[in-house]
Amino acid sequence: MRRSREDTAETRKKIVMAASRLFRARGIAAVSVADIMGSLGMTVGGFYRHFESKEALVAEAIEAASLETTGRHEKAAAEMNAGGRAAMLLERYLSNVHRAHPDQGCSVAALCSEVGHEGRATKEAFTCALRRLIAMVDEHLPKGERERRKNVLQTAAAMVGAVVLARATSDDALANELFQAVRERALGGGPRPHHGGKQRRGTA
Amino acid sequence: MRRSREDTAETRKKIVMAASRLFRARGIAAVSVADIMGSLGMTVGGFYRHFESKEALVAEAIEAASLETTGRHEKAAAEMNAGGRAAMLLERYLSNVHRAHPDQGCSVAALCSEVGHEGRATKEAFTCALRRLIAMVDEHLPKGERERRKNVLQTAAAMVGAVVLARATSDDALANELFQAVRERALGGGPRPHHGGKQRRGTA
DNA sequence: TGTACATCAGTGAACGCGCGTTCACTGATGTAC
DNA sequence: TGTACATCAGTGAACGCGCGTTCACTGATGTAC
Repeated sequence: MRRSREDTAETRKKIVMAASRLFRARGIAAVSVADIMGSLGMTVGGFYRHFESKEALVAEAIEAASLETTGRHEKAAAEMNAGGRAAMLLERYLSNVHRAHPDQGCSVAALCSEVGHEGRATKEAFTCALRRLIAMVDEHLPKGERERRKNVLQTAAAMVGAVVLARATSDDALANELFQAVRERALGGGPRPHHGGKQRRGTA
Repeated sequence: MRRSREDTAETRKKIVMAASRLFRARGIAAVSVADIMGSLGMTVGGFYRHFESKEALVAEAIEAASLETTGRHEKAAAEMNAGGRAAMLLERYLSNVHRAHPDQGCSVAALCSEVGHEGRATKEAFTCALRRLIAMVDEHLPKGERERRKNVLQTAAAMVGAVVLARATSDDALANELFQAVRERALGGGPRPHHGGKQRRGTA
């Protein structure tokens, strides 16, 4: 039976949230429209009153997940002094909690290799989420460095790579090693004695 | 009808090779047993003379892909002086050719986010491939550095991350920026003037 | 404000389709003598 | 070496199943008067 405009808008929002959670947990292809509607105690037919197709939902679900996680992090960062924000971002992103709970985590890390096989609309939504992740890394990494943009992009790639690899491997020790390596390299050297915030790094 | 032992072994090998190519191109779930057998001009029933299930094939296909790409790279590296090998590895891995042809590329980059949802056997095969990739990075990155293991792991994570993100995004410019950033950071700083192989890097 | 009715959110069965796997069958290969 | 037969690689149809999407239907909501 027909519902009020408020109910309709709320149902739509609920579908997007459920999809965003389920896609991150199990992947896009592995989650059916019936799974999503079922998780809300609804039947599958009603879905098409809100979305033209599953693909149309995917784009919205990616955006919702991206906004949710970025927003959650901004909120946590606002309660800290600027100096500790980079460390906090890395600690949260490169953690066993994030590894174990993709459904509540970064959509970029959750969906990256699957999106490569999806259509243009999905790739575009993913690209927005990726830009938002890069912007967040940019915002929190210490300022004023030479070649800053490159450092931000390399760190973002390493963060996503480490989480995805940690989730795909059965080797917990390797997963933790990856986390620690990316964390410490991004902050500039790890547990060695500090000397004024600048450290040498061996290279080629 | 029954085939000779040589034919049987060859068919089995062909199935693994075709699967390794198709899984990397389209993902594991998106490729059916019929697709694989069809690509060899065969019908689906024969598959089960060689493998117990699709999952059993997946593990072998990942291993075959990993050995193939690693072997191909070792061969190319053997024809170079040691000094240029790191640059070559990064140039080949972080390239538009690799981005555009996942079916012939790194199995780790092709399957990483999907393997997170697969069973133990698949994850174990993936972990072997990942260890092989890390060993390759280790072998070619310049020696003698402090915290070498961390640098190797961070570089491997960034390489995989950059390729996966480049494939998932619709933004070619961003993809190239990611490649360049990871390439130059891994080699120790990019186009700035060299001074003795060691350079300063700004940190927190 | 009250009433008559058009709208449409949600139901649940059905559509065609492709999936992984099984199976009876075929006939060349491998083996026992 | 020759022969009779058991083996088994590969075929192609069939199995049950779940997929995305459609559709006739229900009945509360929103609207026109």
